[in-house]
Amino acid sequence: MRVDELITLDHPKALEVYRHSCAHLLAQAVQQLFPETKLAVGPPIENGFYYDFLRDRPFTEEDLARIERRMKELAEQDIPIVHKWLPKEEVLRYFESRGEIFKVELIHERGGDPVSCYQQAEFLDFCKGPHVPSTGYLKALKILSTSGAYWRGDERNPQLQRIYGTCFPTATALVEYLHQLEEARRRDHRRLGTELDLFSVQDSIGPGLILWHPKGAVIRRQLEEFLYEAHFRRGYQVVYTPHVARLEHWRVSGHLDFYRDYMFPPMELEERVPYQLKPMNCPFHIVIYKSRRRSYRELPVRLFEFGTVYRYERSGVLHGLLRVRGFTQDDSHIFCTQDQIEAEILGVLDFIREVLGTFGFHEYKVYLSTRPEKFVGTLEAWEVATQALQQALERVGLAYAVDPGEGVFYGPKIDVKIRDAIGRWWQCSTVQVDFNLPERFDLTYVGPDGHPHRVTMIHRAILGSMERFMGVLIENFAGAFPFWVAPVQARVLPVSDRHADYAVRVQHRLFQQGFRVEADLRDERVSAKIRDAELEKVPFIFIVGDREAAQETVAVRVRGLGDQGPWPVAQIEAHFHRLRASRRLDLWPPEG
RNA sequence: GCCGGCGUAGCUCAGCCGGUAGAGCGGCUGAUUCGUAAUCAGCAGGUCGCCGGUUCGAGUCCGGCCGCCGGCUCCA
Repeated sequence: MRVDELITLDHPKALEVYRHSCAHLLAQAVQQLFPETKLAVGPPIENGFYYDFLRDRPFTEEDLARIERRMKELAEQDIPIVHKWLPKEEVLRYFESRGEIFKVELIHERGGDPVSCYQQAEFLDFCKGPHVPSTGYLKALKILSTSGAYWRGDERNPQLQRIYGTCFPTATALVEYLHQLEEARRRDHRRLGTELDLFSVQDSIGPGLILWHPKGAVIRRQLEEFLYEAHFRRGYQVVYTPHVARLEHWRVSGHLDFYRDYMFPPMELEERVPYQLKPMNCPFHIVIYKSRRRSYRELPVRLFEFGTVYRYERSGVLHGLLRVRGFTQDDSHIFCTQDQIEAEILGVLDFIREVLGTFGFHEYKVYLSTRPEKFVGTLEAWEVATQALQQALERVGLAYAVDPGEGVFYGPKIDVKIRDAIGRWWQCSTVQVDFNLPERFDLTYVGPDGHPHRVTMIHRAILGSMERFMGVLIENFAGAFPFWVAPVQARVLPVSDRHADYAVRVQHRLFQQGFRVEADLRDERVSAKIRDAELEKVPFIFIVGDREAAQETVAVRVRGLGDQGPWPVAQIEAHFHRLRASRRLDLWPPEG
């Protein structure tokens, strides 16, 4: 965007400009109402904007209400927003005289001479723009929340008061956005977790530690069975490993030096040899690989485990299932030769596509994370490993962005984010190439020449963490799970007591074939039972009365579709078998 | 960890300026035997997150701790 470019409302960047101007409006209002406040920065963000302020007291609810009112008044006054090129000296003197230390710092750092500034009435800000021509353009705006934020995002710097807001060109667009927020709240996995009785987190157990209730455990088991089966088909071997290992092992792996901040403290046993709860599974798979000599003929060796790890996460970052302290990874380590790396990465990328596609996730964002500041190994090894990942991505034609310095300490990685039903992105899969742990643990295979060669490791997880993925699933489906994962797949509702026997017969018939079917024999009206089953998002409701009992049918009610009329139990049974086997996401109709 | 808000029955929440706790849902019991989103009635259920302080008296005020929520920073 050039400053002098004409930007109309249909321009892709229009909303950004609009919100940026709204951030200025916020700052103007704040400085009018609270003149002692100093300005930091105020950019547009994905769904709105924020502005950071330095102030000794935080903003209260009433403050925010006043600020919003003032913003609307200023918008109504339709104050022209004027772009100015001012001499650097003059601008610096201006901000210095006002004690605007952050502005002065910013101008020194990135201001040219003359300096680009924007002015609306008495309010002047250092800014490259562009902006809307006047405050009157800013129609539908709303202050949303406040928070603390560090100057330049560094927690060693002073903490500022951030005010978040959003704005749209029309009131309807704003209302629509607020509805979206409402929709996200409705799908919140923490809320649904309680409502559907899937899991809990309890004070007595500890923050970030998940208890899976029976219904949540059913879902998890379906995922596990699916993944075990899929791994088996792709030549992986399942292993199980302990949750703790001698601390010394973590010293060799480098975790003690490079990952200590994320580990639970070591524990000392009677013989005074310290043990460490595991933050990762790789050091265990490594020793399984190393337990005997390996020939090049058996590579690649692909070890897979639902490995539960524990990481110390700072209390403020915990969030339901999405950020926890104990979680289970669908973790695998592939041990292969250098020549096999590319094929293995391609295989993993294909595997990711298959697994995530099964849940209906087809849109991805891919990131290549490169060497971080603290790392083990040589620069050459990092270079080769990064190349390998990059080549694989280019080979399959996946668009990706580079995330500099975001790799793990032992290697670079590919991260995959998926888009959910309401457009949010979640990090799940990860693929990492590692030349370093094989070195540290002296992992070799015997080549055709009869000599030992260094093996290469690929770390990968597809769902990432069972906890996080299930949180994403809950939100994605809003608790209305596909047939194959639904905790209760069908519920049979007798119309009155005398149909209870038939209801139980239907239930048993399906239950015997491994379907999760319940009969609701409570002394309630049918409509009450329907309501309860609907609220629990049970995919199929079968209502049985005199007509159904006489004809060996059930009156089918499908989640989201309503009454589908009578169907022979035999046909329902066949439909269920097909639904389960195909892991189809829709429920109806039975054909295809 | 940091900033702000919050913590009352299983869940959602009410409780004014301090006077000793309430609703709806859920649970239990009884009546009702009912055809596509809530049948009626009765009953039970709370050391008001924990510890300390102020006060004649604390769910209410103050302090500390624990936890949760929105962010910051960070991540599977």
